[in-house]
Amino acid sequence: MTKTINYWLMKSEPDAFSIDDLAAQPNKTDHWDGIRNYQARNFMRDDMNKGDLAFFYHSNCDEPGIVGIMEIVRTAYPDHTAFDPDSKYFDPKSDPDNPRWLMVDVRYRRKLRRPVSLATLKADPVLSTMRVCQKGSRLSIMPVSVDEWDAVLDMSGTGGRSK
DNA sequence: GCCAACGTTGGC
DNA sequence: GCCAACGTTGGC
Repeated sequence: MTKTINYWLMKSEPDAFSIDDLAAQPNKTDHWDGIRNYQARNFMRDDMNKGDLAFFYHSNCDEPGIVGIMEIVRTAYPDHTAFDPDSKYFDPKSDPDNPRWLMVDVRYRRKLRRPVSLATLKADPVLSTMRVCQKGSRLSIMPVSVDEWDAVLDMSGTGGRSK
């Protein structure tokens, strides 16, 4: 019996860290640091497993949308940037002995042949229910259903299914 | 750059 | 525990 994997959408501002930046990392792998929202953290802590797949979403840019796919390669562990006073993610209330914030490691898989913009998602009757389409949605990590995952891939021109 | 939506903080 | 003030997110 195959293990069920979960699907995710993770936002990043391309000016700060784009999908190309991830692909340029050694082993195409990096840690996903700087999550400072409890709900997003809890998703990582409770539901994110090694082998899960995630959409890389570019936010706060000319054309926000889903641009590629990455894989979760390490489950949640303490986000060290919270302990670094020089980091913009520094949080004096995160105790190294009881870390408040977590991160995961992600590995670049591929870019979508055609990015699926937020406008495109919103225009689709199935995908417009995605959390990322909701007005005022600020969650930077959110679950994606299998149906949503496949529908996005269909729109991306890739044609392939998720499995 | 604007601003609506939202989460967090802290006084009470 | 309420809620106003504040800071941040992120589309536009």
